[in-house]
Formats: sequence, structure tokens, C-alpha cells
Amino acid sequence: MKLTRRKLEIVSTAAKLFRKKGYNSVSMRDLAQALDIKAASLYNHISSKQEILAIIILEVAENFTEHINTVFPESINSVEKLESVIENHIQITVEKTNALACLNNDWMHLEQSDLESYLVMRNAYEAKMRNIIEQGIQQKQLQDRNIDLVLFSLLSTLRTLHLWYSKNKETSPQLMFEEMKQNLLHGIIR
Amino acid sequence: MKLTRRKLEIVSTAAKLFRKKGYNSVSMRDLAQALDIKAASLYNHISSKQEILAIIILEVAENFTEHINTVFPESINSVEKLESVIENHIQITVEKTNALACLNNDWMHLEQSDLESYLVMRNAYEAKMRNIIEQGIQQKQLQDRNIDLVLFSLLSTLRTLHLWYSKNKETSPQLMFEEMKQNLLHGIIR
DNA sequence: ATTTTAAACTAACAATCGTTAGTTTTGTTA
DNA sequence: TAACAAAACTAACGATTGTTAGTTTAAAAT
Repeated sequence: MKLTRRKLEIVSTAAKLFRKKGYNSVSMRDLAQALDIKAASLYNHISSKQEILAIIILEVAENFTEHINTVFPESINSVEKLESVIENHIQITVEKTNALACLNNDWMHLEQSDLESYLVMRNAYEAKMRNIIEQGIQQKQLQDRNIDLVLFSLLSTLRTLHLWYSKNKETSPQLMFEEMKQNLLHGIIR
Repeated sequence: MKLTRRKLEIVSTAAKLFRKKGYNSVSMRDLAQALDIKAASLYNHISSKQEILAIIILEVAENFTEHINTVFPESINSVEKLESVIENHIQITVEKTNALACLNNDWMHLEQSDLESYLVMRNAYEAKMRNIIEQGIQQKQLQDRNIDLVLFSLLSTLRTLHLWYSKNKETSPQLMFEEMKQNLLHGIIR
């Protein structure tokens, strides 16, 4: 997918607006105004509002997919895999805050094949995460718990970390990584 | 706030629809259709779409406020307070799944005094949670970590637990409570 | 049986939505 | 400088939005 400079400006401005109010609450006139042009002018660069949403979300989804595919077959133990996943979530949170928020909040407004692609990627991601956790339990590195709830506990925090980060942008990724590793893997009780 | 039977049906049907697609993606005609009446008929019972959203969200927000206000001054230690908070989140997740999802996803579409009330309640809630965590660290019951990130780690999972529950409705609140207590407080590592 | 009330209806409104067509401006290349 | 391409513009479209006015139907109270 080739993105011209202007198209990229449109997409990233859209991501910023979508994050704040949601896809359906941002009109093409809102988006145009943020770029200081008229709504009709947007269509010199993009084919539809839907296309903008798909570009934003699918790119981030592909980032997650690529990372889990590299970490999954590696011969490291499951805790190290989880740490790598945490690190990746933090990186995407920091580098693509707006797009990540769109993915979380507006994926259900994707249509047809884009929605299908997203769901395929999400399901595959969760299946691989589940696998890592199962492996960790088998190898006695993780506590023997309800796998689905462990999976959810991890992902719920990692997926919404952008909410915290957008109010704490001065925080270094390193600090976030160390703290979240502790909170998520070791808990908070002394 | 007095809610007639019919008004309650409208509000709870709205909550169900808002959860799936978001406030601004559900039209009054959509809502009316789900109730098998015409859109204009809704206005015999409610004054505006906004009113519906405010009723849904503020009621849940008040539930959270009430609970934290009872648990806060009690002379129990901070871990017991956190456990009580977890339990309350699970109860609301189970009993008011749709309304909780609306609160999470659509609070920013509240207007004026309703938005103001919501934010006041949310800020007070987070401040009290923060206080519990600080107390726990001082009393050496909790690890000495970044307080804001501990707070976020807990709340991010508790707030979005409805996402998991709506796909796992057969799970008992007791099981959820025990597992989440473990995951959130003690971590997942063996 | 008559009146009253509650809750549905039809029809329409002004505003806003995403998008298209056709035109003008701007900047680059020949 | 003339020609071309990129990117803006104005104007408008049909559809949909939340909501109002006025009317009819159904149920309850007198």
C-alpha cells in the first residue's frame, strides 16, 4: 500500500480525531477542518472514509501479527516470550498511540474484507498468546490458572495502556517496560 | 430519578445496542426498531437521546462511587480493600454488563453537567484507589512500585472485564473473583 | 358508558452526513 | 512561457439524523 505524503497526513490526522471521539463521531468535514481544507478536497487523496479507518487499523494489526510470528517459534522460554510481547505492546503504544486507540475502539466499524482480515489477525494473535501461556504452565514457569482469564488479564492491560500513556507522555518506554513486567508477571503484593 | 417500566425497557435496550456499536452509531430509529415501535414514539417516554446515555452511564458510575465510599474508611488493610474493589467490579460486570460497556466506551459523548458529574465521580474514584495503594505500600503490604502504573494495571483489567464476560457468561462470579484476585494481586509467574 | 390517560402512530422539519461533478488555483516540467 | 499534473475549490446530491406537531388507538379510571 503506497501512501503519498499528503495521504499520510490525512490518515494520521484522522487517527488523532478518531481516538478522541470515535470513528462515527468524526465527520469528513471535521477531518477536513483539522487539515485546513474543504471536505471534498479529501477525495483527491482517499477513496472513502472507510479506507482511512482500514489503513489506520490494519497497519497496527499487522505490526502485532509480525511480532508474535517472530517471537512464537523462538527457542526461548515462555516467560521470555511474554516479556517480548509486553515490550512490543509498549513500543506500539508509544509510537502509534492514536492508531492503537482506533484499533481498540473502532475495529467494529470496519466493513467486509477489512473486518474479516482484522478478526483473522486478532484471533491468530490470541491463539498464539494462549499457546505461550499453556506452554508456561506445562513447564511450571507459570501458575496453573484459568488460561483464558490469564490471557485476558494480560491483554486487557496491554491493549489499553495507550490510555495511560497519552496522559503520561514523558514516561520512558524503559520504565514502563520494567514496571509493567513486574505488575503483570509478578503481581503487586509484597 | 423515577423510571417507569417502559422507560426502563428503552434504556436497557439502548444499553445493549450502544455496547455493540457505540452511542453515535445507534440511531433513534435503530433503537425504536429493536423495541418494535416507531422512533417518534420513544419521545413519549424520554426527552432526548442524550438523556438515555446519561441514565445508563451515571447509574453505573454511582454504583462504583457508593462502593468505594463504603470500603474506603473501613478499618481493614489495603489488600482487603483491593479485594473488595475487585469483587465489586466483578459484580457490576456480571449484573450490568451493557451499561458498564457504555460507561467505558461512550462517556465522552455525555454533555455538559452529565459529563461533569461523570468526571468528578471518576476522578474521586481513582483518587481513592490511589490512596489505598499508597497505604498498602507504606504498610509494606504492596511492592514499592510506580503508583500510577499499579493503579492503571488494576483498573484497566477490571474496567474491561465485561469484554471477557460477555463471551463467557456461564462463568461463576466466584471463580472470576478467585482467579482475578490471583492474577491481579499475585501475578502469573510461579 | 364516558372520560381520562398513556402510548402508539403519520408526517414532516432543519441539520448534517458521505460523496460526486465540475472548476479553479497552484506548482512543476518541457 | 506553455503545458501539464496535483490539489485545492464551489455547489450540490440523496440519504440519514434527532426531534416536533398533531392525531389515533388502547387501556384504565370514573
